[in-house]
Amino acid sequence: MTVDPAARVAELRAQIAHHNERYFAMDAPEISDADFDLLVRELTELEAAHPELAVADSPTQTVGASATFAPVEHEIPMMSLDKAFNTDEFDNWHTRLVRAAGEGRELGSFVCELKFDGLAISARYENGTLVRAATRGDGRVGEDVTANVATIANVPKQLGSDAPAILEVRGEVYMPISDFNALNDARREAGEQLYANPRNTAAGSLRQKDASVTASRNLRWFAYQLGQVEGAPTLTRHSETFEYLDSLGFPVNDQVKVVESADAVKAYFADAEARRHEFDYETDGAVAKIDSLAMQRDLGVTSHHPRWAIAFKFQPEEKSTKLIDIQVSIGGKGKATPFAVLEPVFVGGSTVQMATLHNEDQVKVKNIRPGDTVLVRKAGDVIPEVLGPVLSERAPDLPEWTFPTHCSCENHHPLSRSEGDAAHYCLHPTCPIQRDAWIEHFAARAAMDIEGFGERTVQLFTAQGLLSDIAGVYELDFEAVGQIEGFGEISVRNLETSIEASKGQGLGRLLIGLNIRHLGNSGAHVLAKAFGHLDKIIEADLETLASVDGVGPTIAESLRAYFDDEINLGIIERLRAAGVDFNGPEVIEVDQTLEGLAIVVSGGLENFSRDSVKDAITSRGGKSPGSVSKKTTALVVGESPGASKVTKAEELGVPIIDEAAFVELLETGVVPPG
DNA sequence: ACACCTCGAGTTCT
DNA sequence: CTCGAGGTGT
Repeated sequence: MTVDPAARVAELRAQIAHHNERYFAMDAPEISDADFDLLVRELTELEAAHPELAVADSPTQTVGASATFAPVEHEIPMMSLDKAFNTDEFDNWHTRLVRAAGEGRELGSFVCELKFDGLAISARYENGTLVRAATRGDGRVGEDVTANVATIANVPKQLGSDAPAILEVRGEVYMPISDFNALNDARREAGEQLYANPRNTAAGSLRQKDASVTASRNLRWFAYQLGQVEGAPTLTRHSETFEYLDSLGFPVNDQVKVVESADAVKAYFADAEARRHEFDYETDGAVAKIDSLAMQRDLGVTSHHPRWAIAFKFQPEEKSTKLIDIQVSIGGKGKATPFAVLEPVFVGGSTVQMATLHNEDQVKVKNIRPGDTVLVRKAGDVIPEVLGPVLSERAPDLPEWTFPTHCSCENHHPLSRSEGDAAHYCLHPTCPIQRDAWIEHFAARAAMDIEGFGERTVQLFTAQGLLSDIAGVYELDFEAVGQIEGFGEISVRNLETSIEASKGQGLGRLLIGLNIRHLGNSGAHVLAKAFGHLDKIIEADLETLASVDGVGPTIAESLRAYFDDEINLGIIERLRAAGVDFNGPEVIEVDQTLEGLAIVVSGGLENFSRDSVKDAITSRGGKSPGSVSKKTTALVVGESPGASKVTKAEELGVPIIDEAAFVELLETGVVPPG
C-alpha cells in the first residue's frame, strides 16, 4: 500500500484532536477507547518511523494523560475522604471516632465545609513564590500543571514578605456556573458543540498543553487544606488554617463553619444540601473534619482515608425530562431489551439520554409511555434510571407503549416471549444485529480479548462482507481491511497481531466467546478446568455435564443443544483449523488455603488486576463471588470500592480488610484480626 | 417447595 | 447497577 505518510499523519492528528475534544471537553465520545487508542498508536508509530514529521504540539504529546505533564510526587499524599451516603453512616463514623478517641476524651469541635465538584490541586510555594502546582493524580503522584494553574486569576503567584519557607496549599479548581453558562451561550451562538458540565470543562481547560487556553477560561479555586509546611506559625486547629490562608491572600470559601456537636454537623449537611443550587459553583456533598489538629494526629489515617474527616454525599439528584421514545436493543443471544430514549438531561454529574428499562413488565410496572415527562436519576451514582412518569403532565390521550413484534434489523425477524419468560427474544439465527453482537462478544475482554476489535470495527467489517461469524475473525483478508478508510498499514498490522495472540487464550475464554446460552464467565471457567479440552465437552452427555459443580440441568441442556448444532460444530472446526487453543488451564499446584471460603473484592488493588485477584482466590480453592452475602468470609477493599458492598458487609458483620491483610489471608487462610 | 446465593446479560458514561 | 433466573442446600 502506498500512502503518503505525511498525509496520513496530518489526517490522524485531525481525527485525534477531534475525538479528544469530544471525549474530554464535550463529554460525548463518538468512538470507543480501544478504537481511539488505535489511532493514537498508529500516529505514534508513524512519528517514530518518520522523525521529520514529529512536531512538539502533536496529539501524541498531549493525549493519554501522562504524556503531557511531568509526574509530581506529593510529599504528603493527597488522600481521598471516607464517604457517608446517609446520616446513619455518618453516625457510625462518629461512634467509631468517639471510641477511638478513648475514655473521657472529647472529640471537640468540627469544621464543616462544602465539597466542591472540581479538580483537587496542590500548589507549592517556596519563600513566597509559587514554584509548582500538581493535580491529585492517584493521591501519591500527580501531574505538573504549574504553567496552567499560574494563569488562574485568584491563585497567588507571589505571597507577602511574611510567607513561610515552604508552604503547600491544597484546594479545588472549578469553573463558576455563570462562566460555564456564558461560555456555552457563546458556543451555541457560534453553532459549536456545547460543553457538558462545569467540572469536565474546568478539567479540560486546565489540562491544556498551551496554558494560554487555560488563561482564556475563567477558572477559580478555593484553598482548603495545608500540605507540607516549614517556617510557618504553629497552628492548633484546622479552622485556623482558613484564617491563615486568608491572611496570606488565598481565596477561602465563605460557607465554612465551626460547630460543636454531631447534631450540628448533620444540620449543616441538611442545610448545605437544601441550598446547593444557590452557589455559583457545583458541590457534590459536604465535609466534616475534626477541628483539633492534635486529635487529628491521634486518630491517624487508614490506608485510604484520614479517620478524622468524612464526606457526606448529597442525595442523587432527580430531574424530569421528556421520554422521547422506547426502543429495543438486540443482544448477542437474541435478547430484546427495551430502553428509554430521553431528551438529554444533566443529572448527577453527566448528561443522560438513555436508560435501560430491562423488559416489557418493567415498562408496565413503571407505567411510562413515550411522550411522558419522566423522573430520572443515577442509581448508585452511575447508572441512569427512569423512576416513573409525572402523571400530572401526561396528555389525556397518550397511548400506551406496546412491545414491538419484530426485530429492528433489516429482515424484521419476529420477536417472541415464551410463557414464564420475562424477556423477548429474536430467535432467528441469521439476524445481523445478533451476529454483530456475537462477534463483539467474542472479541471482548472477558472472552478472546482482541484489542482494537470493538463495536465499530465489527460493524465495519460485517457491513463490508469481510466477516460473517466468529471463525471469520481468523480468516480475515487483511489486504481488504487495508483498503478500508481509517485502516492504515500500522493499524492493520496491530490488528493482525492481537488476533493472532487471541488464539492462545485457552478454553475458558473460548467457551465464553462461543456464546452459549446460560454460560458465562464463571461456568465457562469451571467447565474448562473440569474437562481440560473442548472435545471432551463436546462428547460429554447430559449427566456428565450436569455433574460438574455449578452446572445444573439447564446449563447442561444448553451445552448439549449447542454442540448438537451442525452450524456451531462447523464454526468450531474452522476455529480448530485456524489454530485456536482448545486446551483448558494447566492445573498449577498451589496450597489450597482458601478451601470453602468466599472472598469478595471491591475497588482496585495495587498488586493485582481484576482477573489476577480472582485467579489468586480460585487457584487456592476459594470462591470469588461478585456480591457480599452472609456466607462471605471477607470483603477486600482497594481504591474506590463500591459503597453498596461496603454497606452490606457492615450490615452483615463481614470483616472488611485491606490489600495487605488480603495477601496474608491468601497465605494463611485466616482473616487477620483488626 | 422454598430460600438464598450466585451468575449472566444488558447498560451508562468517563 | 438492576432484573431475572439457574444452582444448591434444607
